[in-house]
Amino acid sequence: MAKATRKKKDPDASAEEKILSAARVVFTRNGYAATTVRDIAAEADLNFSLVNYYFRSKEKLYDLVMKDAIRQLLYSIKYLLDEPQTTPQEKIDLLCVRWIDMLLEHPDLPLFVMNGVANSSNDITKELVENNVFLTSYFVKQLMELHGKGKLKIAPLHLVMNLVSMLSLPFVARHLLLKTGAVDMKMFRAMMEERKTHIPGWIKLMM
Amino acid sequence: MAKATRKKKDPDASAEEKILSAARVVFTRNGYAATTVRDIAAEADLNFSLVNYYFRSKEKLYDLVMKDAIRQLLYSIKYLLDEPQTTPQEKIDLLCVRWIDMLLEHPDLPLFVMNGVANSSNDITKELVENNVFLTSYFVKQLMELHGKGKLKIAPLHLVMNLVSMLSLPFVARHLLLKTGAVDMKMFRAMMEERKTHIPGWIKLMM
DNA sequence: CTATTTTTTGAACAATTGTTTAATACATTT
DNA sequence: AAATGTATTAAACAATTGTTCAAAAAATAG
Repeated sequence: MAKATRKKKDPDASAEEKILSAARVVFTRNGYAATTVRDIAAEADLNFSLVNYYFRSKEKLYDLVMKDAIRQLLYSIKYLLDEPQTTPQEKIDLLCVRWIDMLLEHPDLPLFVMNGVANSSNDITKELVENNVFLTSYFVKQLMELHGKGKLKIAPLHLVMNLVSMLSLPFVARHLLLKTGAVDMKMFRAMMEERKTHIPGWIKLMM
Repeated sequence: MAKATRKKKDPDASAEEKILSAARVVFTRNGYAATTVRDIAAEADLNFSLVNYYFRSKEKLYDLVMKDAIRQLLYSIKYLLDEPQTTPQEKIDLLCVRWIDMLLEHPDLPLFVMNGVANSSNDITKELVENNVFLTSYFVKQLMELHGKGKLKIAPLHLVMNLVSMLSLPFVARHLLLKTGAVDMKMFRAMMEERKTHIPGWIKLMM
C-alpha cells in the first residue's frame, strides 16, 4: 500500500491528490452516474488505472468526495452555531456571511450534496446524521427556549428552514437564473453579497 | 408511424402512454444518466425495444419528460401571476397555496428540474426561457412600480428569490430532512401545510 | 377470410463501462 | 551496484449500455 505507509515524499502534488481534486471537479459538475473513471483521470491528466490503484473503486472515491462536500457545507458553520456566548441574532449575522462566502467559492456544492443525499448509501447518511449541525445545535436550543417563553413568534424549525432556504436555493437554481438570462454572473455575485446582510434583517422580522 | 396518425383506438392505457409515465417515474427518481432504457421498460412492464419504437431515443424521451416537468412547475402559477385584477399580496397568497399543493403531489420535481437545467441541452433551455414565468410577469411589473414609488422596501428580484426559496428548498432538501430524522413524512406534510399561510405573512413583512 | 398495416418480440450490434492483471519504469534502500 | 518496494502503463476482461433489425404476433381493412 502506498497511501497508508507513505514512506515517500509527495512529488509536487502527488498523483493521489491530483486524482482526488479532479474527482471533486468532475463529480460535482456531472454527478456520479454521468462521470466515468476515465473522465476523472483525464481531468487529472493521469493514466486511468491510477484511479483504481489509489482509491480501489469509483464508488469509494465518490463517497470520499461526497463526505468532504457534506463536511464543507456543514462544518464551516458548526462551531459558530454552538457558541454559547453569542445571541441567536448574532449567530444569524455571522452564519449568513460565512455561508454565502463559502457558497460563492463552491457554488455547485448544494445541488451536488442534495443529489448525493437523494440517492445515498448508508455511509453517506451516517456522515449527515453525525454532522446534523442545525437541529442539535445550541442555536436551536436558544430558539426553542425563546419560543417556549413566547419571545419568538416563529417556530424554530420554520426559522431554520427559511434561513437555509434563502441562503442556498439561489445557488441550487444558479444555472437556471444564468441560462434564462435573469441575471449574469456579475449580478448574481452582487446579489449574494447583498443577501449577506439582508437575510439576517428579513429573518429578524419573522422572529 | 403509429404516434402521428393515430388511426387506432387506445387499448386501455396505450403502450406509448405507459412508457411515458414510467419514464417520468424512473427519470425523476434516478436522473438521466442513472436511468436505463431497460429500467423504463421494466417499470412499464413492456419489452424494452418499445421505448425506441415509440420515442426514437432515450434522450428524446428524457427531453419530453423534462419539458413536461418544467411546464408543470411553472405553468401551474403562470396565469395567476399575470392576472391584472389582483394585488401583489393577493397573488402571493394564491401562489403559495397553489404551488405547495402541486409540490406535495410531485415532491421530487424541483430537484429533477434543477438537475435538468444544470446539464441542459439548448432544447430544454428554450423551454425555460419561453416560460420565464416570474421575470416577465405582471406580478413583477407591479412590484417594480411599487419599488419605484418607494412603496416597497425590498428589491423585487430579492422578493421573488425569497418566495421561491422558502417554497421550494424544503422539497429539494426533503430526503435530507427525512434521512437525518429531522422530520418524518407526516410532520413534513404538516409543516408544508403551515407554510401555505406562513410564507405570505413572512414575505409581507419584508415588503 | 385474405391482405395489409401496426405492434411486439428477441436477438444481435458496437460502444462504453469499471475493474483486474501483468509488465514496465521509477525511486529508495542496502 | 544490486535488491526491493512503489508507481505507472497498456492491454484485456466481462458486463452493461443504447440502438437497430428482422421475424412474429396482433389488429385492422378490404
